[in-house]
Amino acid sequence: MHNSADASELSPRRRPTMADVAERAGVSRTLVSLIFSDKPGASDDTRGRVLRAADELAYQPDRAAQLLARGRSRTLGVLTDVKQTFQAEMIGTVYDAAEAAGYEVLLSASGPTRDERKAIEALLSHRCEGLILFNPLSESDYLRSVALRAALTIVGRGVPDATANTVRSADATGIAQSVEHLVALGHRDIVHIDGGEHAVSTERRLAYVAAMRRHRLDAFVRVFPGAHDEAAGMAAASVLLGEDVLPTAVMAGNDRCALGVMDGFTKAGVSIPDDVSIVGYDDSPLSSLTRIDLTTVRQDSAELARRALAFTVSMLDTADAEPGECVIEPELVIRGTTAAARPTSPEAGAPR
Amino acid sequence: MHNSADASELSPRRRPTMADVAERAGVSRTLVSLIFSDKPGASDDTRGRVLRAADELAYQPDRAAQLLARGRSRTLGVLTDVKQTFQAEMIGTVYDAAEAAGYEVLLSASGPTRDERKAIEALLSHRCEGLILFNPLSESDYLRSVALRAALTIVGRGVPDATANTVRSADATGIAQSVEHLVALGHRDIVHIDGGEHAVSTERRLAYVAAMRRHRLDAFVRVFPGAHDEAAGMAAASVLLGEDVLPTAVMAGNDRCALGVMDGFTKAGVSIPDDVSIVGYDDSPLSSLTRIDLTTVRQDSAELARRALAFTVSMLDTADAEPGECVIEPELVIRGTTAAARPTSPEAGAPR
DNA sequence: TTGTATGCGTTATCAC
DNA sequence: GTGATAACGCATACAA
Repeated sequence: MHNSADASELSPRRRPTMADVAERAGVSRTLVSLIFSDKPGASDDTRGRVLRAADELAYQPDRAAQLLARGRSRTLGVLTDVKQTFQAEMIGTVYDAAEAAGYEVLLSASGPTRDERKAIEALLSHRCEGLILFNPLSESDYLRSVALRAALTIVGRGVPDATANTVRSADATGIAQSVEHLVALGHRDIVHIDGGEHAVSTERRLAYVAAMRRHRLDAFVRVFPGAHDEAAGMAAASVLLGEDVLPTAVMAGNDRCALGVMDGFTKAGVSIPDDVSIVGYDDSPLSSLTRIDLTTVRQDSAELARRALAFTVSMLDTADAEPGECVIEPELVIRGTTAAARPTSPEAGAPR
Repeated sequence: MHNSADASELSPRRRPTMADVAERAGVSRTLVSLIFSDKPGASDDTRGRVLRAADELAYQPDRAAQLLARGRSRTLGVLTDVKQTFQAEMIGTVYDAAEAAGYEVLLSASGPTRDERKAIEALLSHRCEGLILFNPLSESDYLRSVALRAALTIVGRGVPDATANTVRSADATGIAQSVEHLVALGHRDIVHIDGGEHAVSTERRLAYVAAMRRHRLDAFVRVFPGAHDEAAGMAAASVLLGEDVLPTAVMAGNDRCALGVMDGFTKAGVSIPDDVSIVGYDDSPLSSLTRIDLTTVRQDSAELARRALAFTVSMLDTADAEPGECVIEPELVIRGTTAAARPTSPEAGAPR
């Protein structure tokens, strides 16, 4: 602990309270309260006096006290990995939609160094009534317990048996389209780089395997461990480069990973798409740049965000709170990193 | 407003309180409070009972009530534009450092659609004792008033006459290095694309003008309106492409803008760096990718974040709170988008 | 239109 | 060790 004198020493500038405002305006506390919550019961005259007094004191209602006194907080918590640009895009939409619905938004960041659970508990401790979690990787058990404490919406995965809303993009469709596209171009030796422990990764991985099977390419199925960042892609590329024969196509867990793969290959003199085709996932803003020109799967981030917010709010605002589920169809965006498979000799193309 | 029946209807699962825990454990509220704040004065036996009871009820201390009852909140607010990846990187560092210092962090996002002032007030209303603002674009007057209400640290710009800490990178040095580098490569017709209304942009713009003057290139000084995103870069590129003669080099306001410029040029068949050299700012993760390979200025984001947090905390924790200032020297990273200036005929190279 | 009493969940200052 | 009791700043039902 710190020296207890702190409080007084450091805050000679104590926050002004409603009482201060009331005194300065020569009215009662109640009046100030009424006026600040825009309720009838105060004359325009006093209303003006009070607001002026508040302004002069730089008075600001204290959320903590409001929260305590009111039943509801009308606050929504959002868990996000700030470093994932795909999520960052959704945040803006969430803010706008929340404001329209009359809710405040609190952000909490998860990340490699920060415990996700702590981030969620922090949100809860601030009395968030609703929670929107982007790609949470906590175990389902825990998420179920969270669902008991707040209106929960999970973006990017489902949680069995939880009273939670689910919003996600149909990863299986996106992956299937990618495989389809590659197969149509003559590819058979198609490698998938996994996205790590996130639930979306699992889904994409399984979808990849299933799609390969459908095309009778069981023998070529190959999943590489990875993550959703450039470094993982580069690592995977360097391993692949060390092997006898390169695959003809690589499907990365997301765009950032794909960029890493491209980088590793390009550095090694492997030409894309002549030697190897690459497919990403997310259609991040960079994918469309000419220098990148990445074939990838587009998810409608704004729509995902809007639906997530709508679910959360409706669960809070309407009595019959049925948890909703929403799956948005993604779309393959074909660009310059995919082309016809390079010719491979029969044995070279064989699985290892 | 909503139907007032909500509160009871929607929260049959009322949050458990300390009283609930106390009752369940058969002790008084005070005891529970003591135990939860890790203070002496409870036997190990009762401590265990209480903790178990709390666990069974999924009890969680209510921050709002804590905040109200305690003098201090030990909470820091961070204002950030989530879409700027450069800032996103710093967030992680801030969280870690804050935790080490015993502070909680609240995030609030500003952005094109969201009012920065609202975001700051939201932080304040949650009783944040310290505020770290990344590249705020509010007027100085307002920021000065904020400095009166919380320990303020501003990253990216200075605020005259404010009791605020300032942490920034020496943009003038970075820009000067860029100009130096280009001039050494024989460039004279160097255009700068402005970053918009942010303070950093102004600083970079002025630094560009000053550096050009130092090299007696006053006649070539040319500032393009722009912003810190790809679209602005592309727009600038298309305008430049419409003119008679292209400049030999473009210095973008930041990396994202530089990417846009590159994209516009590449699409039009202009070769980089043979026809035009490009320099960015920030050294974002993508700049180092082979396909981009952007010459840019690196800022030590982690260090910036650490200093910002240290300043804020020390202002809060120590009595003699002298606002600090810290300027970190950036470093030009030379990559593949800059090369010797293409030969220009005397009149072609002349300013417009 | 205005003022008064009470409670929200916690901490802190006292007595027991 | 343990247990009452008064704040903290605000909202709200109620009385004036």
